[in-house]
Amino acid sequence: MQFMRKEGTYNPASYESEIYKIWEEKGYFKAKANSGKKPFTIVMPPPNVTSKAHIGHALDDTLQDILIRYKRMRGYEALWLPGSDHAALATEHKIVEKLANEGKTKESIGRQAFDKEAWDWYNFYGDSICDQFRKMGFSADWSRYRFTMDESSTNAVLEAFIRLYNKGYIYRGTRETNWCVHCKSVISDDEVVYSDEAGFMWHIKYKFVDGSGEIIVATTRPETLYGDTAVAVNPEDERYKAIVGKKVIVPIINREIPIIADDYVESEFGTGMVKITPAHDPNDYEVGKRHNLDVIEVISKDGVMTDITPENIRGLSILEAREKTVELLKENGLLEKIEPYTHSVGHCERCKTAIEPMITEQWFVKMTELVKPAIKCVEDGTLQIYPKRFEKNYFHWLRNIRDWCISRQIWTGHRIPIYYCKDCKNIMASKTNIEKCDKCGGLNIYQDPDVLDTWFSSALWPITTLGWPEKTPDLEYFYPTTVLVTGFDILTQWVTKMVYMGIECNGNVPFTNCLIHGLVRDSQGRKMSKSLGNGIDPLDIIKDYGADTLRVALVKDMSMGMDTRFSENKVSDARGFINKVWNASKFISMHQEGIELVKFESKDLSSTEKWILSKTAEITEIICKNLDKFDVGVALTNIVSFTLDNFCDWAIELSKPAIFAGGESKQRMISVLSTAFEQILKLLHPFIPYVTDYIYQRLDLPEKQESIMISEISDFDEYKKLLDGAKETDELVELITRMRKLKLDSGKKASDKVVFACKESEFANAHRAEIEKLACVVLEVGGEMQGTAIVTGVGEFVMVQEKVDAEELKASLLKDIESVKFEIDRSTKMLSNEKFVAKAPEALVKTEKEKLEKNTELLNALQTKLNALN
RNA sequence: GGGGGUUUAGCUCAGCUGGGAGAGCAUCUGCCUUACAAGCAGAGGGUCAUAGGUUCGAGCCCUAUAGUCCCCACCA
Repeated sequence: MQFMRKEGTYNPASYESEIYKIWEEKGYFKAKANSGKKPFTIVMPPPNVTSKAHIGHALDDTLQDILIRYKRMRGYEALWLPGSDHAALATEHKIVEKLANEGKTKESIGRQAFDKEAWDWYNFYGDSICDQFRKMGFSADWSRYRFTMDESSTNAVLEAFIRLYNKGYIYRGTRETNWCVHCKSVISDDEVVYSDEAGFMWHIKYKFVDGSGEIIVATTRPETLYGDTAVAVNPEDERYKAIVGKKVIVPIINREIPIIADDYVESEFGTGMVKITPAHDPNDYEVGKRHNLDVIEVISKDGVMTDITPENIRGLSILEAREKTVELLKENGLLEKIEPYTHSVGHCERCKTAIEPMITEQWFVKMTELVKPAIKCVEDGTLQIYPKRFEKNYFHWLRNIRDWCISRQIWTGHRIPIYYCKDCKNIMASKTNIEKCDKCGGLNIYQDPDVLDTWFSSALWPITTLGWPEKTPDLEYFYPTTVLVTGFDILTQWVTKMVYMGIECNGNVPFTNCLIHGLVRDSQGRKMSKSLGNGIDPLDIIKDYGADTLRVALVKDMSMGMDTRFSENKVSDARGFINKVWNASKFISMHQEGIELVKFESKDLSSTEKWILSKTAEITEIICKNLDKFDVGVALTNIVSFTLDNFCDWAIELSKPAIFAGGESKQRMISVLSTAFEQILKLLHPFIPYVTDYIYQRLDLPEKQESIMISEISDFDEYKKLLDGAKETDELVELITRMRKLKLDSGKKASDKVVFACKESEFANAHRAEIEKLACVVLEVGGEMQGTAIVTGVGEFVMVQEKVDAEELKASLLKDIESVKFEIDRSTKMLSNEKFVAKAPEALVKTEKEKLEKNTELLNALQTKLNALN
């Protein structure tokens, strides 16, 4: 037990990895299906293998580890299922970048070699992330580790696709989609970033076919005019009602197009007339559909002008075509004017190329039926979202959802399991390679070259990781999982998808609770980003301070669903706290030397011992209540302030007289302290797993197991009934506090051994040693009561002064009287308000009456003393 | 344009079903008291964004206004 005194201060670097190795070797992280316990399951949101884990992962997964460790210690079969995500588009972009640095392209090495590159990438970053997570102390069941591209996930993805396809939920359609001419792929809406760009608004003249004049149409994209199939006005626009239905001529190509009326057009904007180019603008596409307009593609998927455009335009890039078109318009006198105009332009998130709206053939998931049960399960409480306000975002998203485009024109990811027959155009869905058409028997079969949106596999994550589509014991036992923990940024992106896919594929919600947290920001509240260089590598913090410190710094003061700031300040705070726990353990360990812990009976306990045990029982209930409702930040604050205030500042200090007295009183006090401290260590363990186990291993504790990790957090209920007997110590605490304050107020030093006198009483005799030690006073029981008084529930204590200054005494009495009068005034006012007495809860009125009574008594006592001085 | 946060001490934030405004940091004062100076004991500091309303009673509920942040839509 002397280890700690020798080791001195808290030094996490010396033992964290050692302890983790033991946990893992002993198999503490492994969960068993059908163990007879109640399951508690968390499926880890799989980090993308695009790069190493960052501080956001550290927060997300620390929250999960806290919940998992807590529930494991509360007797649940706790499964935390880890894994990682291939993040198709993002990873592909990184690999292409890497190849470019080596002077290669994906086309030059071919699809097979590219696959190998991809797998090397997955393995490298997958391993690094797991390594980081181990350093953070995460108790995930690594034996169940999964990857979205592994064999069984792939099987599940294809299975889900085919089921939805056969049900008619997956269809192929043409849509206006965001097209990146550089990546040559459809980009999902959320992968488009908009930025304001200075450009121009060109006002172009369109002449009426009948020669009755012209109209002016404003556009930022003159090069698309070759694809115009109408000009639209608002149906309510009085200026243009008369010309709706007339025909105008598209400049340069001289095509006749109609003027139509559509609500989409805002009369106030521009000239109130819009050229409609269904092939190259999503809104125009919708307008076109409503009015049965032709779709004329004038820009190709490579970003050049198509053969449909005039000879001198064809083959030009978009920007070249824009210039040339403007030139032609000028030449023909069809350009009314050019205005500078700033508007927002969409760019590909990965390569920053301006995106082109483009009609393409894509695969879609039909949403109308799928989302219904996903909305209902939150409405009826089958799935609870914490904090509740995020339900609003969830509903808003699902109620306004559009069909989900799931095909991507890249190589990284799950290839779409669709096969086409070149001969008879038959379309077949199959998990395995098809070589022969099942309709015409032809052998000209090819597979769809596209891969699935990475979210398709993420959407299935909770079921695939548990073995779906097989009815595995894991799936039967652990599904639905208990809680999903993730940031609000992907509530709509990901959580919603898992819910409707989970319900559709496996008949039930994927999780019954969803805990949403905010972002980790820097000390100034800024988002962490590469460009700002304010990102924090969790491993750096661990290296310098240990994983426990990192965990506390992240979670402490975090409030549900809110962003949290991370700073050096919080780190040193956290370290300070853990150091305190360390030192408390040192104190106990020191005094355990040569002592055998004993079983104690409540009738033998001192008031202070009852106080220590019952306060610990009280905080146990509070912490468990908060953790049960996933309020992790509050639970940590609970245990931290209890440890500091109640245990270290009071329990340990109050225990000293009994300990220093030696003998039986020491033995019993140490046993009580050890009992309470064991419980505190357990309550702390989910938050700071390493140091708690380290200390646990080295202390004598009444219910010691092989590791704190596998010990059980009991309710500590048997000690709750000691609360009554502990009230005396509450009084003691108050008395000591007031003595300290009085000393300082009267200009004494904290270390001055001031004499206090009091009347003979059981309380005074019982607590003399504690009072003298903690308040640093000499207590004269039965001494002469000459001086400034402290009036408390356990009697009057007077600070004895050699020379009593009557004026000073009076002043202090008057101050007390004033504050008591204020209280009396307040109570009187409330109680004389008839409406308050009539309407306020009875209990409240009663306590108010009691307060008034007590304060009136106190006022009388103070008045009497004051009168005696006069 | 649609939706949602948020505004409380110098800073970061708690504040439960409406019932005496809280913590941490920072600042100031005093202390090396046999677990801990990475510490201990104390103190000061608030028009709860603004304006109305509901209520016996509002930081909390309602309405409006302002600042600030996020999500979604995408501005011919």
